[in-house]
Amino acid sequence: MSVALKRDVRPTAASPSIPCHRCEVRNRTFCAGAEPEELHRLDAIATEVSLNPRQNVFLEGDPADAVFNITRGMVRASKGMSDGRRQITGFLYPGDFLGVTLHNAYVYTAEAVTGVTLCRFRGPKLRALFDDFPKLEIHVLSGAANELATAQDQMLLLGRKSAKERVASFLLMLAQRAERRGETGRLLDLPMNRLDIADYLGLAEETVSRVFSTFREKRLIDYDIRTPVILRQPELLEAIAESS
Amino acid sequence: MSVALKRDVRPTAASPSIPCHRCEVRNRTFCAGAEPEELHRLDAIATEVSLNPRQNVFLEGDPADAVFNITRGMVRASKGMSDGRRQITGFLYPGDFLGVTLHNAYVYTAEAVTGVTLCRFRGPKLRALFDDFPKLEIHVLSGAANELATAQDQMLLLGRKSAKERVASFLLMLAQRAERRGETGRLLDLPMNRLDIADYLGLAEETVSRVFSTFREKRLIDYDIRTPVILRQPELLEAIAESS
DNA sequence: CGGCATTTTGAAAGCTGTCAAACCCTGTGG
DNA sequence: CCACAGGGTTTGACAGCTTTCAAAATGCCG
Repeated sequence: MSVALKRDVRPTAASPSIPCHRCEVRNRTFCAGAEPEELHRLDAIATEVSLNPRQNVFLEGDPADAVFNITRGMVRASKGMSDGRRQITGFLYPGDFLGVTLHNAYVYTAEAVTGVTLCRFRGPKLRALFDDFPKLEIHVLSGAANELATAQDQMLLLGRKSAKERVASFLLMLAQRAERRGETGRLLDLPMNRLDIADYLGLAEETVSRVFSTFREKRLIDYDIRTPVILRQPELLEAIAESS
Repeated sequence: MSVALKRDVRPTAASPSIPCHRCEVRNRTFCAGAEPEELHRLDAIATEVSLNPRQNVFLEGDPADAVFNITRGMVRASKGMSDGRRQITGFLYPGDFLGVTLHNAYVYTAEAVTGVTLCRFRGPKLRALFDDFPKLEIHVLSGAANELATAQDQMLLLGRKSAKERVASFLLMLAQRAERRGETGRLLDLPMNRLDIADYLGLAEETVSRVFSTFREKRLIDYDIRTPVILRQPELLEAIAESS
């Protein structure tokens, strides 16, 4: 953000770990920079939730009575149309918040892609905590501001990029995220299936599959079904994505 | 938002007006619910800026040293690609914030569509004010959370809707906004040109024009070039948009 | 009354979607 | 151990919607 708003929303993995008993995610998200009293209060209102793949955290339209923070696994956020068309608006990782909305109902559906564990914070208690510690609310809302920037990138992708550009951008974005998590960035695990990727990129499943095949033929990437994708020539992928 | 986060981000036009000398927009945005001392401080750091159509507020990549609040006119936010392709991520109205980012540089370009006046708040001073009055920062960030919900709707539009559905959704969205501003909602002023609409909807200029023509032929809307658009049959437009 | 930008309309090409079928992998049961 | 069922992925053929290229029409302004 501008100088005016800069904060550390995602401290590095190396930042000192602060104990937070019910919430596995210690040195990030809520706990980052929290004072002992805040931590104690946070701890007291957190509930751990575990979900299997394909279970949903909440559905679009459900009463929004809690905020979640991911501690393990991947969640997909999506919006649907009455005739079944679906747009995945984001894949969410540990540290990300779910269900932060200014409405009384959730505005998107959240489903587990992999096995997932979450910290649940119930609305009224969280509201009370926010009122006592405004910095916590600022922290959560800063996450929304971050997501907004990501969403704007995605709008450019969905509105203006070709299928090849979309897939290249997608792979590079995942690589970037992996690197920020301290992983290599050239070996990508894709927990989501082709249909999920298609619904994220605004393409048909078959189109995604075709682009993957083309990229493999060109030696840009390498993979077997259900194995991690290897980025062989990220530079060329960048050239194809040619974004921003 | 969830119960946890509910706040009045956009008070109705009827809410009591609070004096705010340099900022024309009195009873909304920053000033909404502000305490006298907060108002005084806000007033002290605000600078009024006026722009003509097509002038830019800031460009993608510029150092992000200020946050803006629109007091008059319409601003378009956009992201561009190196080859000239452009995606407009939003049309912004009085009360909306510009330049709220967690980065050191603006992540999108903001340009005046009509004549525009803005309140400018310089980074460091605003940061100091935010530290003294966290509620103000929460207020600004809540705006980002709101924009995020809008952005997710737009992702569904860009990724999954046909040209006709996009234009219908667009007209209805403008109508909704107009109603929230207290206007009729059946008579739409479109200050932006066809190319802007196309770049917002992820379509070609010609496609937008064709869909407008089709809608007019079907008596769904009525207009002459450069005159307000009249929604003759909003219900049918809804059926075409059939969104969410 | 021109000159210019914007909008509209037309015709053709192209990319992506749709429909179908084959293929692959996994897990289950004989 | 092998056959089979089922979900996910890949490939092929074709249709369709939107884009592109081009030109005419309209409106604005000096």
